[in-house]
Order: sequence, then structure tokens, then C-alpha cells
Amino acid sequence: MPRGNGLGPPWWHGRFRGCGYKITLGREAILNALIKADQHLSAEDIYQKVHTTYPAIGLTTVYRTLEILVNMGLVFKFDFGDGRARYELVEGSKKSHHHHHLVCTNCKRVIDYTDFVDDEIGLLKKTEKGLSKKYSFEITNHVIQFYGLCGQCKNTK
Amino acid sequence: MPRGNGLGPPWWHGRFRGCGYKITLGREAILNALIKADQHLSAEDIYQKVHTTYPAIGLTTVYRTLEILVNMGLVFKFDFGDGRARYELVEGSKKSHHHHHLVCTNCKRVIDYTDFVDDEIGLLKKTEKGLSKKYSFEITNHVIQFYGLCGQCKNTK
DNA sequence: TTTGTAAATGGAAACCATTTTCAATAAGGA
DNA sequence: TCCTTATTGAAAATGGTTTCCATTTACAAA
Repeated sequence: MPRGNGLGPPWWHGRFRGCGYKITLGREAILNALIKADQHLSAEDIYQKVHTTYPAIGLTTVYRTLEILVNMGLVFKFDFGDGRARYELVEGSKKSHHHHHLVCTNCKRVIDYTDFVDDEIGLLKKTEKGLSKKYSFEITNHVIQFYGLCGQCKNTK
Repeated sequence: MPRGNGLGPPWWHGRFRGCGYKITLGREAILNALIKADQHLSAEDIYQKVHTTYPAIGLTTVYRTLEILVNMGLVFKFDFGDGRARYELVEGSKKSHHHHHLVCTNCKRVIDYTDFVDDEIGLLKKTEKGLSKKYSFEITNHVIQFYGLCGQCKNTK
């Protein structure tokens, strides 16, 4: 769990150092943007947010940092089918529990839902265990997404 | 269920006509490629396959046809994180049952698994019903994917 | 069978998110 | 403070996918 208090270095500095990465203003700003947003953002979204407080940032750095964060397991990368990836903290700072996504294939709206997630997680855990053994896979992550038409798009058709 | 026998028009002609689409050699060839392959293919894969028997085909047509097929619900479109989409028939012609995917984040290998899928489907059905009501979504499709390291990549690291 | 017309097509060009290149800069241990 | 190496931003390259547009085709109507 993130400790956003002002005392001591942010919770993730240790993990960063441990992996041999340096702490830089850019990385700090990108992570903060993700923590504050606490929901899925595109690379461009993050670039825009960070750019207001740290104009020197480059889009390239955003992509590079996100790749690191994904590889470290701090950030999830999602594809909702609109041609750009979305990123979100694995553990949101405040409200966010683990959640899954409901994607409208028409307007691309995405709803985070936490309902039923406990049941889903339970089943996934069991499935993961079985799959790991059978296929000797080391599973680190999963995605569940439902696709369909949201209330608005249903009526407009 | 597809009826691949030589008698009468292929099973999907009716659905095509019903949607106001014309039957063309290109579309026929693309659908046949998907039926024969019975596993996920990229647009380029399909283009290559079709090109051998029908050299006039254009990559553009492959993309256009795939989009139609996805919208009609005959074909699934997947993203495995390697920058190109994969397509597969919703109902494979022979062996294929409904399956989910196990994706190696290192070498991008994809394993189709059918184990546990019955349990998964059961839960998903229930979840779908609940979500549809709560968010007034009309759910048409779902994706479950596990990510991790395959046996080979685990050892190489 | 012929004809009319909108749908479908292929090739080239455009698009655009992401990646790579490279020279300049900065982090952090010595 | 200095040195080494990772990091950076800008610009260019990449590559899957989409758009444009002139030509061709499917197929319903005559």
C-alpha cells in the first residue's frame, strides 16, 4: 500500500533503487500522475498532466518510464481496442480495489466494476494454479474484460 | 455450427446477405482461411494464406473483411501485446471448443487452454447477467487472458 | 441475358501510437 | 567535486492499420 505522507521518501523509491534504476524528476512526476489519477490513463494523458507542472518532460520519457513500471509490476497496461494503450497503478492510492473492465465497443467508454470481482478472483486463483502446473507457466497477471454496448449506444442504434 | 460440406452454399452466406453484404471471392477466401486455420491469425497471416490461392487479394480487403466479421460476431479480435491484432472464428469448424489464452510476456507465445473453461464460463454468465442489469450494458463478448512467463522463458532468465 | 448502380476492391498514400537514434544532461557513488 | 553510466528530449523511423480514389464487381431489376 502506498504511503503518500510527506515523511521520508515515497514508497516506491526502494523498489526503484533495488532494480538499479535512478530516481529522476520525470519518473517521480509520472508516478505521481498515476497515483493522483487512480484510473486508466493513456501515455498522452500522462504526458499532458505531467507537462503542466514539469514542462521539460518528453513523451518519449513517458513511454520509457511506463515500460519500466509495467515490467516492475507496479502498473498494468490495458488495451481497450481503440488503438492506444492505457495504464493504471496496480494498487491505487485510495479508493480503488482490484477491478475489471466493461468496454463499450461503440463509443469506447470504459466502466470499472468491482462487483463480483471477489468471486472472479477466487476462481482465477484456482485456475491460475491449475494452469501454472499444467503448462509450467509462471503467471503474473490476468485480464478480464467484457465487451458490449453501453446504455446510451444501445438506445441510439 | 459450420457445415463445410459441398452441398448448398456455405453456412455463412445467409448471415452475410441478411446484413446486406455481398458475397465475393475475397470474402469467401478470407473466411475459408479462418475456418481452415481454426486458430488465431494476424491480418498479415491471412493475407499470405489467401494470396497463394487468390493472388489478386489486397491487404486492405483483408482488414475490411475482418472488421465486418468482427462486427457481425463471427470472428473474435484479440490483442496479445505484440502490436498486431489476431483474429479467430467464434466457432471453430472442428476441434475447437471455447477457449481462453495464456500469453508469455517475454516471447509472446500464446497457449490456448480449454481446461477450467467450463467453470469460468459458468461464473462469467452469472457476472454478465449482474453487470448487464446494474450498468444496463448489453454484453456480447468477453476476454480472459493470463500473462506470465512460459516454461522456456522462465528458465532462460 | 443485359443493364444500372451501389458496394467492393487494390494500391498508394496517409495516419498515428510507439520505438529508435543520438548527442547532451544529470544521478549518485567514489 | 569528479566520473561513469543511466537518462533524457527532439527528431526521425517504424509498422500495423486506415483512408482515398479511380476501377471493378455483385446482383437485382428490366
